[in-house]
Amino acid sequence: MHRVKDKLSTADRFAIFKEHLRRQRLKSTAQRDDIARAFFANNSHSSVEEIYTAVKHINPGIGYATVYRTMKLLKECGLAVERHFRDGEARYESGVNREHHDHLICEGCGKIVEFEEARIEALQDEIARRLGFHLNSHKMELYGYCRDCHRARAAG
Amino acid sequence: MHRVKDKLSTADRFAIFKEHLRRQRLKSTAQRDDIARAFFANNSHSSVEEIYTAVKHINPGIGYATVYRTMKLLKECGLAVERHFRDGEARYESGVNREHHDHLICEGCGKIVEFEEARIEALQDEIARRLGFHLNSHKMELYGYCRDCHRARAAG
DNA sequence: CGCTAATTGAGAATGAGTTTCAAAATCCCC
DNA sequence: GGGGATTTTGAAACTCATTCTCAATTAGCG
Repeated sequence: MHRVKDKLSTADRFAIFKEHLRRQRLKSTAQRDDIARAFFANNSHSSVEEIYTAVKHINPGIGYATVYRTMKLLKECGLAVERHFRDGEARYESGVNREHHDHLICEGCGKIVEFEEARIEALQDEIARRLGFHLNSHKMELYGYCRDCHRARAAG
Repeated sequence: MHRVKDKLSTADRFAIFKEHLRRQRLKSTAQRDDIARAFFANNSHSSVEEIYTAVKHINPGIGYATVYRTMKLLKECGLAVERHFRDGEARYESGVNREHHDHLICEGCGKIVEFEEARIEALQDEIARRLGFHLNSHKMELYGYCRDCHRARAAG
């Protein structure tokens, strides 16, 4: 298990995005660029609201709908992966050149930590096979308190 | 890994429910009884809509809000556990005397299969410990095609 | 039985996300 | 570089699941 990291520069991501637009005969617009830029710049697991707020600083005219529409495009070309944790709103993480990973979520401060564990994946495959399933994907989330929040609760 | 099963009769469940109402100084009503009965009778993983429809047959006057309110009570006393799979609507399973288990979901027909796997739980604990977390709960869902749906797709 | 607090159903409200539509922008051919 | 068809945009309306509000009804203690 090692630190998951991205291998593409922002420029590379932009190129992938533009290429996707071209292929789909869609147009390149300032709004789309601004939203993509904000998403690429943001730390991972940002919500639509967070991205919307960030883009507003650059381009105050932008609307919520355009952010949703653009995130959909970024998903289509693999640059964004949508996740749904407990709070109900979608969160997006960078999606290219990433190892498969799962999440550990702090119920105190909301921090999200990623991890990989090949032994769990192997067991999942084994279980699916035993029950006659052909696996497409999976979702695993661990919920608890991070060290700091645990300590704070013990003290408080 | 063995078949997960419930150990309480419907009468036992009713007793637990009534006891919960008494403790909270809440009232026993025909609507609450009908909804609880429908939930206990139903196969697991039913949605609010399914429960609502089932209760309507017995008691056509019932409202959606009352079903939601009663499911909340059933959760509070541990008789129901709420799950959120990919389709977005809450599903409820029977919650007393059950081993912890996870789910395997068919993306073809929607079938939900439960399983237990102690080795995965052990690995989850190990990972959490390594990353400094104190685990409260977890969620693991495997998505794929069941044998029948896989065959149908290969054929079709 | 009578009273007070809890409960109900209907419909309004919510919140995340999507759709609609008229106005504005892009890009492709000349 | 300038049409002009086609896409895109923002605002507002709409979904869909769920929750809230409120006036009318009901449970259950005394």
